[in-house]
Amino acid sequence: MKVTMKDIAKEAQVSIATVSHVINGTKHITENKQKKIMNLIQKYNYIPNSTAKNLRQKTTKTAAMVVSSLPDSFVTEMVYGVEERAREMGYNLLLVNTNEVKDYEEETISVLHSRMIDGIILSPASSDLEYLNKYTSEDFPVVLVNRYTDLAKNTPKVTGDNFQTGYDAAFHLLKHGHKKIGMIYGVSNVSTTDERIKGYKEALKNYNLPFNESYMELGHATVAGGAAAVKSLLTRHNDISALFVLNDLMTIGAISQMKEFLLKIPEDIALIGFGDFASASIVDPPITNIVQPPATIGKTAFDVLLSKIHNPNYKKHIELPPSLIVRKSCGCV
Amino acid sequence: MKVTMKDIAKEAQVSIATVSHVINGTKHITENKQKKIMNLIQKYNYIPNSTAKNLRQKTTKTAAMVVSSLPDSFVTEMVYGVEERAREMGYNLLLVNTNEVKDYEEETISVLHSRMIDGIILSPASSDLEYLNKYTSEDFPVVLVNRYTDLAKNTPKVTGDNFQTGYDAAFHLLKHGHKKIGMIYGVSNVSTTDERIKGYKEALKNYNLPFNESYMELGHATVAGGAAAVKSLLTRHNDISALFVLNDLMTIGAISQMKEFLLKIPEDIALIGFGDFASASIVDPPITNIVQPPATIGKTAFDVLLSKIHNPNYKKHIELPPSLIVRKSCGCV
DNA sequence: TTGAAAGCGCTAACAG
DNA sequence: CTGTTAGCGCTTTCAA
Repeated sequence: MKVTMKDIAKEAQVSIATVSHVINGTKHITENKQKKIMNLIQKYNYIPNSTAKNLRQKTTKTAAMVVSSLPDSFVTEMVYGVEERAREMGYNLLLVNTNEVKDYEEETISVLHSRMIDGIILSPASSDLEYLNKYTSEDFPVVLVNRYTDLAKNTPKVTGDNFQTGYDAAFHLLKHGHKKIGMIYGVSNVSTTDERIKGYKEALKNYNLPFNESYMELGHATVAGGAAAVKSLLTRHNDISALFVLNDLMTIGAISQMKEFLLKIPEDIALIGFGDFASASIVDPPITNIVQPPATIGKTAFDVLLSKIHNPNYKKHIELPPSLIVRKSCGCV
Repeated sequence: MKVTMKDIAKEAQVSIATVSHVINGTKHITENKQKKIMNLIQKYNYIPNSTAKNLRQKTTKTAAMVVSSLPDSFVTEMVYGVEERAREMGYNLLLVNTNEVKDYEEETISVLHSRMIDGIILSPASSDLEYLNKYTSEDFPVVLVNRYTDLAKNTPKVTGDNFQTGYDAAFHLLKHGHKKIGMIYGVSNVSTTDERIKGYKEALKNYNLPFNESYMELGHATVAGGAAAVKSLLTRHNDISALFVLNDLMTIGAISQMKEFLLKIPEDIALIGFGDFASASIVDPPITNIVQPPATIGKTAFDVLLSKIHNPNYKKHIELPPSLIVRKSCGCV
């Protein structure tokens, strides 16, 4: 049987309250008893049951991170940032992956909420976040990360600046003379995709070029999906001269497919990828990427969650800027 | 204020026990009351407080995964596998990253243990796992994953077959005539490294070749570390004709460094990497890798944890076989 | 400086 | 079929 506070108290011949106080330093206890109790704790390797503590105090020092796709290097790096910061701040982190399934996301939040989690960092599967109001309206702390929607009014957000991301990538390509720029996105109806498309459109507008919906292609954020998207996109428009791919896995798939088509990068088609994945520089050709700082986004999100926990009115949207890492695949060097 | 079972009971004019029973289906309750209660639950969007439930039942339906390095694709994929299986089985997963710091690992396990976690899947920072006995001796379920030590006697283990991994990689290189094979490992004093070195030695022995400790180099499992390791290793032995690199990030660093040295792969130096990272096939040159199935290892580990929970005597060591994916970097095609 | 006791929200005998 | 009651292990008034 596991030793409890009661056991310690009995053996030390003090009350259970006294034990609690020496453990938490909540009251001053005679040095004598103090020592005795400490020794017993040592002896039995006693650690207070935090479930009981949680129940009593209604706080768990546990946060949850809910992501929509785990084996994506951007998400992974975000998780890394969140976990690191949580750990530094003495929190534990629950991790749930919803696999882009919205119903499961909703169920997850419900379960998490019932577990007296202190708060949730959510990278949602879709922009359809109405169900969140149920929780946010009772001041349950939620922060949106990476993806967001303006409908979540009172909810703070930490994301990359996706409009700028789309703008910068497109602008770079346009600047180098490309006029027909395809775009492969991973998921529809999410802010990351939508905002980047908006940025892309804005860049086109600055060049007095029309936007063509048909240059957009869904790639499902996988290697195979990226390959398939290239196939379908180039079949539809064989005059595309540049490609902006919104995710690392799809970028890899896209490059494979282009190699199969014997298309040279960047001579036949220029390419800009997204995210600073480790191998970008040794791929053939080295990939020009526009990057956002996932680990920083994660860390910041946790800090924001803490703010939200302490101040329910906190609702900033923090947008971190992107940067362009120019290598060979965009053809400008 | 949050609504509790008591509130529901009062409004439904039944006892709290009755409410509990309809929620859990533990007893048969008149349809009439049943409905009434259900409606109230719906109306107030009531969800039982699982912390209280946990305290009462002494089970949390929560497992923890403790890893030693998070932004490593192999570890990430393991986490993915564990999380997926946990979710399928109705468990939540706590994730902690120890960053290869052994003391923090020990502290983590202690904290987790006090949280009434149902069990822990641990990928340890070192082979120094004596502290675990404190927990395993009281039948607290722990399973070792990826890395292990034989000292953890009563603890089940799920790992790749690292001896075979080392053997196969070395054998492949030896078969193609290489005699001086360098090896870059990420961490010392862990079974993954040790066993692979043993396998490598065994392969050498079969070719009547001597083992030279000096061909081993530590690369710290990072891109920069991989690059540095190549530098140091080739400075020491400029006659090395093949390299076996035990981690994806180091492989990328190694290749970068070799390119900087204007060394051609595989002509000047052949290379075998580890792990099936997505970009391996589009890197220049495409990388021959020996792979273990991280997601499967993760899933299996969770299943084993469940076995351990239900049967404290369970203590198998499951070793999953590696496979070689031959591409250009090893020079045999 | 210490202890008694109430209670966090729930489950599970047990009794009726 | 339903309610009473005794806890799970801990914190925290309140009194002594």
